[in-house]
Amino acid sequence: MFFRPSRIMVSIMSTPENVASHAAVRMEDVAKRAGVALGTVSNVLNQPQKVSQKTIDKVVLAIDELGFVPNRAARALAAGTSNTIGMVIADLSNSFFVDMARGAERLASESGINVVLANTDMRRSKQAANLNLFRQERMAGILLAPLPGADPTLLTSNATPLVFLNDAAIVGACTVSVDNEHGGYLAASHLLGLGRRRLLFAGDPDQAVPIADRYRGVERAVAEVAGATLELARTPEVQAENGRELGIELTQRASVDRPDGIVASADLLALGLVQIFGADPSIRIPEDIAITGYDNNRAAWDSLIPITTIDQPGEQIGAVAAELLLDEIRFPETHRHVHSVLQPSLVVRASTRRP
Amino acid sequence: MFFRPSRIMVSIMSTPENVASHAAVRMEDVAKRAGVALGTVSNVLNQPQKVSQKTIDKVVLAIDELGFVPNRAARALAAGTSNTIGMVIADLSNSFFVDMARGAERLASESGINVVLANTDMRRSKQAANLNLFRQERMAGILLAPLPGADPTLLTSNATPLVFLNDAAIVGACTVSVDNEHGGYLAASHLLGLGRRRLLFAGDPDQAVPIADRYRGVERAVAEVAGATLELARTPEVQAENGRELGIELTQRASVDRPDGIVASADLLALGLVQIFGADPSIRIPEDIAITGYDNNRAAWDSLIPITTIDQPGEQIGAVAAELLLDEIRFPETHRHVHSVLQPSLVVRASTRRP
DNA sequence: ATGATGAATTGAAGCGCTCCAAATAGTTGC
DNA sequence: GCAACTATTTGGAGCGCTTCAATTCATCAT
Repeated sequence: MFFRPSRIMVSIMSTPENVASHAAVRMEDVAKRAGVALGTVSNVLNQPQKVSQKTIDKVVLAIDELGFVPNRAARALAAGTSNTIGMVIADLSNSFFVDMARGAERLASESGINVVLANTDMRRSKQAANLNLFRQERMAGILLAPLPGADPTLLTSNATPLVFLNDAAIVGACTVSVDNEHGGYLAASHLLGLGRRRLLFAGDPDQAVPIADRYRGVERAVAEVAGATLELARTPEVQAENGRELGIELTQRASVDRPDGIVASADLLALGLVQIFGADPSIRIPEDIAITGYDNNRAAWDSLIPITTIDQPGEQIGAVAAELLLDEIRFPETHRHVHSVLQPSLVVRASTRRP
Repeated sequence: MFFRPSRIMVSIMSTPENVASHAAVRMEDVAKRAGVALGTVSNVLNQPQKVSQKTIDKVVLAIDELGFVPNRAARALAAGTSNTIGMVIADLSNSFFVDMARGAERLASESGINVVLANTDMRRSKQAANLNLFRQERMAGILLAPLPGADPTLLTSNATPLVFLNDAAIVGACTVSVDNEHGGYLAASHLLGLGRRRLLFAGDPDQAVPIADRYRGVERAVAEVAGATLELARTPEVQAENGRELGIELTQRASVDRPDGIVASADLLALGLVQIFGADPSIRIPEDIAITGYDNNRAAWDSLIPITTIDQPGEQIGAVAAELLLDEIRFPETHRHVHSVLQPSLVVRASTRRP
């Protein structure tokens, strides 16, 4: 009943392993084998500088012979602390978050700290469960890339050090986020610098805080240039499909009423626009309409006309967050919470400027 | 020196938390507070059916008042086993693997088991390190989506139950993989069923075992249909760029020499082809050339002409693997290793058949 | 009431490791 | 050769929790 084979399945049975279960090799066994005290084995593993080379060799040999694998549960219990940190990620399907994980991992490993991940999968209940799990595991610290609009109270009140990624709206903890307003400003300034004056922003600022921030940046850039205008085209979502719908709408306008520069609030949205305009011989990209995306997705790369975009420094976010967390772990008394805001950068491709 | 702020950073200092560090709430404290014995608290947590409702209430109240968080390290040590399983993933940037993680998680959570992830990031050394970490943590079991061509010896020899995902070439452990040969067969049969007779396979079978398998499936399908021919176009990689290069090459052929059906060994490759053919008014998709991809990536969805593709059952792989692992964990003596092979499925879109 | 029976609770023995005071071995200077 | 140190090694006391035999409580038939 429990083991229900999947519908279609070729099964080849093999005999169960009859290896002697070495489930029971403990440090004590190693000590005995090496002819030293238990504490010495522990020292070889954790403070080798306190042990003579001769003894180290004996112990290492015994460890190999016995296939000893230290028990971290016991270690964590005795030492009162683990050397792995847990990272709770809102959505692993989003490469932005995976980049953060990579950055955090890289930095942590420089200090010999491991990082394990838990996927929230966009579900609030899983976020809480994962957070709990890591706290119960007595992880040295937690990195949290929260769901948008998550309850800060629930998350902050605890003894385990915790830093927030991609969310600046938390007090009482370190946060690392990226300046979306500046990203919008960068994209718009780029278009304006190319001589575009009739800009259009695609996306709904009321739909998400980051998009609202981007929109504000665009507004600011436009306000700085005399004669520049800005139109807002709200889209229900930011998928390629929405971009195509908007694109079709724009192709039906008289060309003088069309924008000559579009800031899309996401790469997929930009992709949809490029697909439609690219298929219309009367519209040239970037001569007639220049388009920028946002996020530096694969989609932007893989478009027939590669899309200019705003790159979010995911790895850097992860690394800075790990750095802050390690500081809090190591120096709990002197640690001060920091709100770090990183800057996105413009990646110019063919959708705004001919190569 | 340690805390090196990133180049650009706005910092807002806040006072360190002066919350009473409740780092020290133990089960014993809860017991005292509730006026019961230590063991009773443990029972409330693990065997509530053995405890009277009145006592449960008292204990739960005390837990809340004290903010007690059970220590899993101690639990794992005392119980000799954890209830979380570790999953080591070759490449989290690949959504196929993320799907597997999601499937494993879903199934495990049905049994109250947690899943934590570690990203190998395509590096062999990290794969070994992560595996070690999980074994040291005494995870209940390990799910491994290994790097291609990984050393089976290193991986198998251990006491912790371990099942391999997306890799059938391992003996002495359960494996769950997908039938690439059948996938290739499906794609080719689809095209042949649409009346196509001059097929072309895009991709290099010598580059990876799965691609070779897919190619064999295509060959088999072609062999079954009289008059059908198959051409092999080797591409150095399977990116959109390679698809475009091949596409350009094909547009330069006389139309009678062109294939009327293309099986691309990956979606991005198909995307590149569709981009080129779509921009050439003399070639209609799918009338002149029908194209299939492989993997069911976002890229296939988001293409201007959505691409027919082969969907790999990532979630199912994860779920079946978790199921096998749980069986091995629960019934170590009766467990038999199983090699489960799942079937991919065809997803028809506009690149082969007009909607 | 009384003993019997089962349910609820208790309390202590570990789980495997780290940490540290104490004991021992090894060195150096005179 | 001996005191004075320093470098190693030792062994035992926990870390916080699960387990389980033993004990106490509650019920019920007699």
